[in-house]
Amino acid sequence: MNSIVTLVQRTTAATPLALAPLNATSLRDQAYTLLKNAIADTDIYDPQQELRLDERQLTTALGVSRTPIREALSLLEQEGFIRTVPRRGIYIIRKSKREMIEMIQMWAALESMAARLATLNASDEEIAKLRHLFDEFQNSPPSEHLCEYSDANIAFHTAVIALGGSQMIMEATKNLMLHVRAIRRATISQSDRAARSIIDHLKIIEALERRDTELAERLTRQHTLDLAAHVDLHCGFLG
Amino acid sequence: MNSIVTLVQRTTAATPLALAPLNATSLRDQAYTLLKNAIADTDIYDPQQELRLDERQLTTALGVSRTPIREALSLLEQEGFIRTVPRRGIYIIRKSKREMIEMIQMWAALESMAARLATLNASDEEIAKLRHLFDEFQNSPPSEHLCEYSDANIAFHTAVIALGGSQMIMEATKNLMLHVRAIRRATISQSDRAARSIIDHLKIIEALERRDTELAERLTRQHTLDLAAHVDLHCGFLG
DNA sequence: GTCGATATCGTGGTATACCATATATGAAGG
DNA sequence: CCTTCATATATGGTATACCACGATATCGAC
Repeated sequence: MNSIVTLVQRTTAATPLALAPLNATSLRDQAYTLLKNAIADTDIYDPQQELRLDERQLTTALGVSRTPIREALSLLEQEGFIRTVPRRGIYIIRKSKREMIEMIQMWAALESMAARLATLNASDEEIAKLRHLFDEFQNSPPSEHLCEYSDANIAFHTAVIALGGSQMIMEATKNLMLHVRAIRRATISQSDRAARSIIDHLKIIEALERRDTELAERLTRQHTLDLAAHVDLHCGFLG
Repeated sequence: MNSIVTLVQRTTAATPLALAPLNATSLRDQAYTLLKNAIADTDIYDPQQELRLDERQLTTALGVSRTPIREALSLLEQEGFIRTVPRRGIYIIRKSKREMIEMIQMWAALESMAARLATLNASDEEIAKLRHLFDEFQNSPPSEHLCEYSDANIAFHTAVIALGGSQMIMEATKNLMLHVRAIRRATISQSDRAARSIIDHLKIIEALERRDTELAERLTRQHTLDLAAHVDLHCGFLG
């Protein structure tokens, strides 16, 4: 848990100069954001990782009272990131394989709907921007820079969802993203997946450009369901 | 707001007899459930309806302190049921037409995925149960008992989602259901919609029985997207 | 009578003290 | 040395007091 506590440097430290304010967010929201980011940046599937949180400890680390911390933790609990066990402690949740697969399936449902909506509502310019995300991979295979590719991969999916124009879907997908990203490190390592992934993405872009609603939807769904199947087969380390 | 406060009778009133306990839920959770149900049962689109809540008032109504109330309200806020405006008050949110449509689209995405999963994983027995939901409407047209039909309608969609077997999708859909149910009264009134709805449902059941994955998914999606289109055209009263 | 400054109040935000209880700890007895 | 029971402790849950700040009302001046 040190990794989380230490990430949490300062919050209320007086803003250096004027204009800095607009700091109108409540301590609860600040704590929420901070904790969420900290959890997202923690490799919770590392068996060594300590997953227990401590209200009082967070209190001193953030320099605020228990109240905003507790409210922030309540939100995180509802979002499925942590679980509080009365008189035992608060624990970051490791998702089981089943839960991870369900999240990916849900993702597939939402992103394919976004793709459908994109073919109906997005502008040509917006769709065209999708191609630029892969410009840097035109000449060299993605296996040479997996890390960058992984970021571009996430950016692509996020962009497709944004094209759909549904705030609701974007919001719902954000949290799924955080959860799924936690096992990204493990799943991307197979470089052949990255190569096939790019092909899929290009096909999706083509379908969007041609305004082929059904095809775009189907390709998007299948692409993500493939990930679910892959996780099912190759991620035995998940509970 | 009286309608909400008055709904809220008692919580900690001593359980009548023994065995009643297992009341292990925290006051926060009790308040959360109570408030959520109260909001769900309130016709928030009635222009007359008072939408403002008051922490202190809820405090006295529920007989608990502000702390669990506030934590419950935080959760409801994150779920999009209320919005707290500092120094102004806490308000139940009326969804705009756009938001309502987005929620229905999201519903369509999730339920169609559930239908897909159902064709792959559900047992024949489970699928067969779907037909029983409409037994009572075999002989008389649904227009004669719209209220019962409305319940059966919701039961059908809930059942399809359950057949998918994804806890995650079921959870996510619960809240969507509550939001969408709020305008149900207005949309069901067109009796022809109810009649067409039943036909759609029967087709969906057939597709599920035949394990036609693509068809079940497509019919389910289209059926719900039709509702979205209907709301878009006929629910001008939404913001 | 109208506009503006000031005081009061209502409201959500925060800090803190207190409580209940499961778990841990250790002493006593066998 | 093991078992058992009593006490201590840690931890999440709850109640409450206080605070900051905006809104509104009231009063005064022009």
